[in-house]
Amino acid sequence: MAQSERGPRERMVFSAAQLIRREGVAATGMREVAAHAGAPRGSLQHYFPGGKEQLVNEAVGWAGRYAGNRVARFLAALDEPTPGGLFAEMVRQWTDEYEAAGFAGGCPVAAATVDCAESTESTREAAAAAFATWTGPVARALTDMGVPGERSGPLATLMISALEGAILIARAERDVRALTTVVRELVPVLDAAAVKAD
Amino acid sequence: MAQSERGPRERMVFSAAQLIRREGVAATGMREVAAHAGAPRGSLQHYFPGGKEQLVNEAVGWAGRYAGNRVARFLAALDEPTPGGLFAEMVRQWTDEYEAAGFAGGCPVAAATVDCAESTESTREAAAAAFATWTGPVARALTDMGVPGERSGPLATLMISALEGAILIARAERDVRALTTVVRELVPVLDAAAVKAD
DNA sequence: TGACTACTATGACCGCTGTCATAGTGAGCG
DNA sequence: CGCTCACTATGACAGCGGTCATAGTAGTCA
Repeated sequence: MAQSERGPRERMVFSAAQLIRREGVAATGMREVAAHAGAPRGSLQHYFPGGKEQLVNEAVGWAGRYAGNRVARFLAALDEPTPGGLFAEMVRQWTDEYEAAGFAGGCPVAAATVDCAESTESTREAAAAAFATWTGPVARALTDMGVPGERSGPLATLMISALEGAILIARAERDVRALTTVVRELVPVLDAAAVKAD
Repeated sequence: MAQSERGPRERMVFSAAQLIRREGVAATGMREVAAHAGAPRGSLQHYFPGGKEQLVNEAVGWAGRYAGNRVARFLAALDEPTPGGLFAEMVRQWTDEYEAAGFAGGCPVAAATVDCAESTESTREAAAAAFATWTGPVARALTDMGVPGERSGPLATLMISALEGAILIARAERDVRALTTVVRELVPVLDAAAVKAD
């Protein structure tokens, strides 16, 4: 996850996502990103001539791709894949992090949405795209598990909505309670949506 | 909702919440709050000697109380109150606003959580308290509608999580789709949790 | 009248931020 | 050697942010 042997450009995007996760977009400085990435300050204007806006947008895109790619890995971890099982894995990534490392970070896409949706159109679009590249794999996985095609998309949206909201509440409360709650309540609902093919 | 005949102090708290909703905490300036409230700049240090931190915390508290109080009003608007009906009303407040006035604003409590959870402990606590004063009335309403006591709290958390997440997605996409989706998917689930007392 | 209090009015300060300008390094290569 | 190109290094700048200091006004109470 924290591969430090990437190019400096990639490291800066990654660091930006990390810092945005913790402090939000506005409170994350360019110099701070460079320092966190162990990259020279001069590289910022070289790799990101579009300035902070470009860097933030790429960080958001990175986060969306990361979340989308995780879906396949979650599925692989389940010996009997079900919609509820997938959701539980998605949430577990967060409970694990919070219990192991504290409640420092939230979802960078959420942070970008809150801070930039109204002020920076391109970042808003990047956030929407990130949600899409996250929802897509989830919906496809649901279909593969036997969820009727027309319900996969809506259920994927429900899963991600509940997860994002629970992340917010968990960070505010410094307690994973909200995360475990949405899992407990939603898992049976999700599993019931899969066509019984036993 | 936008009573301009309050004291200047109250107007500033209200304005702070409005601006935080749109731009986030970090991007909201003190001078901007005063201007938006039509209040003199000098009043800031008089009414809020604790500075921005105090103002933000009060705005978050105000938002929590506002959300909590709305619950009773939503219930009154339903001639046959059901859990799903309450949730639909809660979400409808947002779809109505977005369709009428655009996607400018999100939830101020979410914004405070994203921007301050890690940096400003007191604001994090204020956000947690706001979520609590919102969840409380919802859970009580569920119990009154026949939801078993031990499930009211979890279901209230689920409702608010899904709503908060859907608000994020809706703002990013500039589309109420996510909001209408969570309503459609969750209403039957919520109604099924109420004990049939016909 | 004379405090005393509540509130308003400004101007200044300092720190920080994103961005730009300019110059420097150093490898690759002909 | 000299040229090019990718990258690095700094310093400056202009703007804005929250906060403080100081002074002013207005109403009230004794």
